[in-house]
Amino acid sequence: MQNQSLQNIIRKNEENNGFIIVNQKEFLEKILFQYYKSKTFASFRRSLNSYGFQVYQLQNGQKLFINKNIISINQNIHKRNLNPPFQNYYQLIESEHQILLLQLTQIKKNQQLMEQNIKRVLSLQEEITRKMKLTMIQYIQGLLDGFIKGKKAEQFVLQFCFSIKNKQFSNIFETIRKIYEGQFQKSLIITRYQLLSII
Amino acid sequence: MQNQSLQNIIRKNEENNGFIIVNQKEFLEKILFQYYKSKTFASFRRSLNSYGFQVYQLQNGQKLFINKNIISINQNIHKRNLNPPFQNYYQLIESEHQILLLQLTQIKKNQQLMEQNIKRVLSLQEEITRKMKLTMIQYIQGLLDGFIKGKKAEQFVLQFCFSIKNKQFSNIFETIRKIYEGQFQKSLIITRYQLLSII
DNA sequence: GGTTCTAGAACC
DNA sequence: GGTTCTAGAACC
Repeated sequence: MQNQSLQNIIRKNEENNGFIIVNQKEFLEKILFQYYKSKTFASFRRSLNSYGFQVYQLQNGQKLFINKNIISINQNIHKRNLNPPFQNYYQLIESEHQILLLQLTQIKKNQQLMEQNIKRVLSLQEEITRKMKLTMIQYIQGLLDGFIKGKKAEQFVLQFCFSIKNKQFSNIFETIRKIYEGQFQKSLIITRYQLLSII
Repeated sequence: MQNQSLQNIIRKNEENNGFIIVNQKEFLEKILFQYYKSKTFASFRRSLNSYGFQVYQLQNGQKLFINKNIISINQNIHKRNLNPPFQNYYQLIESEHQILLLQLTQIKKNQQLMEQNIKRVLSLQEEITRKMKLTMIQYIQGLLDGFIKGKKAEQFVLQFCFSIKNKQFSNIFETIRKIYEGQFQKSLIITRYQLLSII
């Protein structure tokens, strides 16, 4: 390219980051044939392309090769890092996709198991609530039958009822509150039937 | 291709599903230039390629174009369906990826909600357990203080304890079982302290 | 549907 | 790292 006699075949562009092939026919015969093994322009172009050169057709039919990544055509130009083969990339994406899908499936299964467990816990809690109600009924029955007696026993029933703190029982609490307003026996019978009705 | 005078430039192959360019230079000058707009062999090859032709180099340097999808070179040959552009495919994968990510995000949210619910259930259950223990202590205290009396009351304690069905209480059940083996007052005191120690 | 540049893939 | 075929993409 330094050779002045070749200036009408090939010469640098003004930006000094490429070159113009002035006479492609002569270039093929006199330069490509002598300096490269390549016989075809396509092969020459593929090589330049793999070093980062782009080809532009000038209006006079001449071809301009420019490498936008270099500052000077005289510097060492390295072959561009090729993209990983498409198939590999595709398989990578595909396998990532598969991993995501597997994870999703696993998570969905886990969620189903968790929901089942929550349902079990809820039904257990319902069972416990039911049994506590039964216990309360039995206790009230004990008061009615007279084998549980005295002011302390009444206080205990009240405490017991409030300790359960269940919205479902609020009307029963209200009834039991009346125990301290004198209607002890009557209130107990009402409470017992209320409890039986909501079990 | 029917023209006999062109047989030394281009001719059909024996299988009749392609053709051989015998003299590429003459082919370019005499045929490509006259019948096609194309000036370059590359363009001609690209066109043939998009119709399904593959190129083979013969040992004598001649080029053999074969279309393995056709039976005869004389039939109508249709342009191959192009693959959907890579970018479209990439975007498809990307959007599927986005859908997966959205699903993951949704599932994570669901799991957080579920965990919150489980924590709520657990704390409720702890509360219930604590209150049941307190109730049991009060009941036992009642037995000790004498305001709860008789065989029925004892039976009730046992029933109450078993109705709770909690592994944590199993040693307490065992203690209470002893109530029916004569050591009534002593067992009740032990049970009360056991209950207090695990609250 | 042809043209051209570009880059992947396989081969050497 | 060059060579060659192939096909994507953009443009006409």
